[in-house]
Amino acid sequence: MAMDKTFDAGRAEARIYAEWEAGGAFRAGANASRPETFCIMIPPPNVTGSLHMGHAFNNTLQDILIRWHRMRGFDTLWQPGQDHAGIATQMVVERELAKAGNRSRREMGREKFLEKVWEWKAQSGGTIIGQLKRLGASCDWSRNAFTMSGAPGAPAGEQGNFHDAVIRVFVELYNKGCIYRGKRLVNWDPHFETAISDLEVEQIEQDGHMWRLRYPLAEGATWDRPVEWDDEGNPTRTEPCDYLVVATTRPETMLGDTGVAVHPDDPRYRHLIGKHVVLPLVGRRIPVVADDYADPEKGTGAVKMTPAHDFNDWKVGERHGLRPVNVMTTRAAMFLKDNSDFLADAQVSQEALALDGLDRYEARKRIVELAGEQGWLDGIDADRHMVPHGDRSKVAIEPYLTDQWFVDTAKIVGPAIDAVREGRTKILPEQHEKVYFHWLENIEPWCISRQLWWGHQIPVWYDEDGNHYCAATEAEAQAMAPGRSLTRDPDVLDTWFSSGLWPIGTLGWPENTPELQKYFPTDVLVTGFDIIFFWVARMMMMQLAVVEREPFHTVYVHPLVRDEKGKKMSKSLGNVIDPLELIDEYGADAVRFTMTAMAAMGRDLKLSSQRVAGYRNFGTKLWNAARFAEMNGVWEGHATRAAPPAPEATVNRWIIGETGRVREEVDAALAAYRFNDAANGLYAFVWGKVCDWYVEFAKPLLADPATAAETRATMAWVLDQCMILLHPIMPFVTEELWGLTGQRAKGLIHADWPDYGAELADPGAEREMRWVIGLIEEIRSARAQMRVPAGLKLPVVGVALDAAARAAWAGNEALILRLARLDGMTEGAAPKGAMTVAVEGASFAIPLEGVVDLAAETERLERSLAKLEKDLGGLRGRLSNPKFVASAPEEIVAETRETLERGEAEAAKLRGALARLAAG
RNA sequence: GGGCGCGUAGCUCAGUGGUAGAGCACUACGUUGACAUCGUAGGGGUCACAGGUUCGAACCCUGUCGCGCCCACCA
Repeated sequence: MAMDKTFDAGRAEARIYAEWEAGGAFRAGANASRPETFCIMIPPPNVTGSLHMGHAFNNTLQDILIRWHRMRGFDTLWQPGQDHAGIATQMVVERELAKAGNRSRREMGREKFLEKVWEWKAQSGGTIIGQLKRLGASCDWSRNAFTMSGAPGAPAGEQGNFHDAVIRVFVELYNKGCIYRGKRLVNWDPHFETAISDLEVEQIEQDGHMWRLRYPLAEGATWDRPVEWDDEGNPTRTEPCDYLVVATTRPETMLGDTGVAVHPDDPRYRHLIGKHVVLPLVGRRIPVVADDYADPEKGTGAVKMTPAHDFNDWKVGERHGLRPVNVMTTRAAMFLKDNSDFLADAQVSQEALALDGLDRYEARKRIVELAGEQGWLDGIDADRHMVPHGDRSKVAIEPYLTDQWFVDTAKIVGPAIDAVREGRTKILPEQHEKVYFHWLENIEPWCISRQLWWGHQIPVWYDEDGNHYCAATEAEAQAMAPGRSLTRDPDVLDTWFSSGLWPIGTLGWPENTPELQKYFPTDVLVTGFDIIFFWVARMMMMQLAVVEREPFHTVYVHPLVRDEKGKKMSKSLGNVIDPLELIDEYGADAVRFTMTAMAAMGRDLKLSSQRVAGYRNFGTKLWNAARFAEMNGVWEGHATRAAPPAPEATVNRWIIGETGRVREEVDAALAAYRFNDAANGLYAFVWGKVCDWYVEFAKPLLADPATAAETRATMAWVLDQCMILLHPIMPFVTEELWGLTGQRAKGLIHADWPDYGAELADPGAEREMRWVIGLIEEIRSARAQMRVPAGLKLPVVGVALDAAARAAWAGNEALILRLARLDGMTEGAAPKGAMTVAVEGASFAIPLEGVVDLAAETERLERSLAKLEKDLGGLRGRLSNPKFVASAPEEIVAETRETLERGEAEAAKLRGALARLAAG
């Protein structure tokens, strides 16, 4: 076996992954004999989705937790799957169909269209699975779930029956009175022609206009309208006015106005309360009502009320008995001709208005035109304001009055709040708990019906009289309504209603499956903050409502991956970094390690490819350490061993202790979800300790027959530990090395996670190594400062060594000579023209006369001395402060004292060296 | 309007009371048999600003400035 110079990630990753899969490494139950279980539910990506950075990050963290627990012997399940993503998928498939020149969804009909969606799913729904595999995600793919599995029309091969669980929950919640049907104002998406929930609305700031309209006062009423103002905007002159002025950004809604609101204390209008205005065009007499909602500061202080097309107006309307009058159809066009609500009041002929059937924006123009012509347009102001948009369709949504199904969230929210408040479920970082509480404590009813086709059809049937029957099947519904002719509600459920059941649904509920018993409640949910409301809160509410248990004990909310400049990655900005391209270029391990190292809790991470390159080099570094070992016969006859060897050489004892330390560090970091600490700790250990020092120290030891064998054993063990500890973060390169470097009973993915710790530390060895490393660093530093040619070996004179220093030197002479590039030591007085370096309990003089520029060195020493003196001054000041000595913890005081003593000794040596240099 | 977070080296960021850290970038030297995807050494920071608490503050409190995000807001 001869190892290649580097790890060829591009070639090896697919092979390694295939081996894991073929060996059933990801299967739940692989550790079935163990009592502890560990389960993570993947946040199911949209079946339309492809892997973006957010997924890559999110799934890397999950995979780390999963691999870590698997190696620790937990019976581990990482449940994968995809979400059917109602609107998103319907949109994608419609677009695809249009591209292929097919008939539209409507022409095609529901059944045929759904067939097409399933076809599409079969064809390209697995894309993201392949991409997750490239990342190294060790999900149990044999259990892959889908939120629409088992739905009518699902192809035979589709495993699972998520549909039944969803329907069953709907029926249960309905029967408990937690789901109801109601005619309410909803966010209507005119593009998809469906209701959407509050959460699916996003506010976008847009330039627009504010139109001021005049509504004539009835009963001969007037008010004093200001016509002149002073510099501060206070009115200086008023004139009696026989109309009210209302301002609106949507003038077309005026046809549905059924009131005008003013503030009860507004002196301008107080006398008008209870009087009426006559709505232009329609002639409807509508009341002036007093309501705190009307803000005297805004607009004209009088605000038109359109309860059927505005959420605030709806509330005001309820308080004052203002009737909602719908003036738009589902397509957001005017419909007046057949609108009985509207016709009841209309006193103008529809033809004269010429509004019927107009799109809302056309209608807006027409209304403004009419207002101008008829003299009730008071003015137009430019206005920039927020306009609600459908988050998928990107069109302005229209509040619209329809019959919809709602979850009465107020009834099921309590346990979800309590679970977090009482710590049964923890949200990390904690700051997110506040947001969670705030949302849940102010929760609104959840509109769950969607006028779409792709989704779980609502299990409700209507009879001829409009009575409804909720049941799991049509037969059951029919049994509830004997002899009546039933039609099923055509609407489907909000996608999030089904994904809200992801934890129990994927585990086979309502059957009490072994998986459900074993893995539920699951352990940790790893997710981004953007779906805390959409998904996390709903899972909490729904699991608690249905099975009365929290779905997970921890929610780890990870930060957002942004681009190098800190901008959110988005297609429209064109700043999207494709994780697959990064994987192609640097390998999955490098991408994973980068994200892990940057995953500090609660802070967004800015990703740059340069950083990824750096961590790719880290993998190479480990690879080369193993390669060095191979060249030195370290792996010959090596077999996995759990316990560390018991070597005699200081260096070997030292590195074993360091390994124990890093293992504890990694475990503590992962247990606290401090992924970055785990990654950075390992990086510092592998590169900074093992490669920089241990491998270098090992070179002379391997050459010496007295220490070669134990050094080979130690190095093999230490490198094994590096592979094991790094495996959760860098699974591919470590697995490859594992296979190349010894007799292995099982793959690294199954290797036993170590449980040694600080007890491996050997204080004597550590002290000695600290001394040796300190000395070498001092000498190197001095050599570099003095520009001693790197190839030139120098002698060194030990000056006044104490016994410990002499012993440390004697025990490590070969190491020191080699790494400090010295050619031998004598003891005695420092010669003239020598530079002195100080380490604990010893000082060494390096004769430099004739070798280098002594004047420059003098300068350096003086600088060091000055800096040292400054630091020492601070320390002396602190120690001479009685309050510090009295109130600081003892160990801090002791530490300060030691630091001062060491510093003073060093300063003395520097002074000595300076004196000698001056003499020379 | 309400809430949350951030401001530390040129850049990206760690660091939750005890003399400021990493990676990258930069400078100098170096191909010494694991690694140039490398090694050694070095320069570089009044921790946004102002107050306060404390023996001691990057860290805790108050305020100011700057940046980001979430929620609400279609008069």
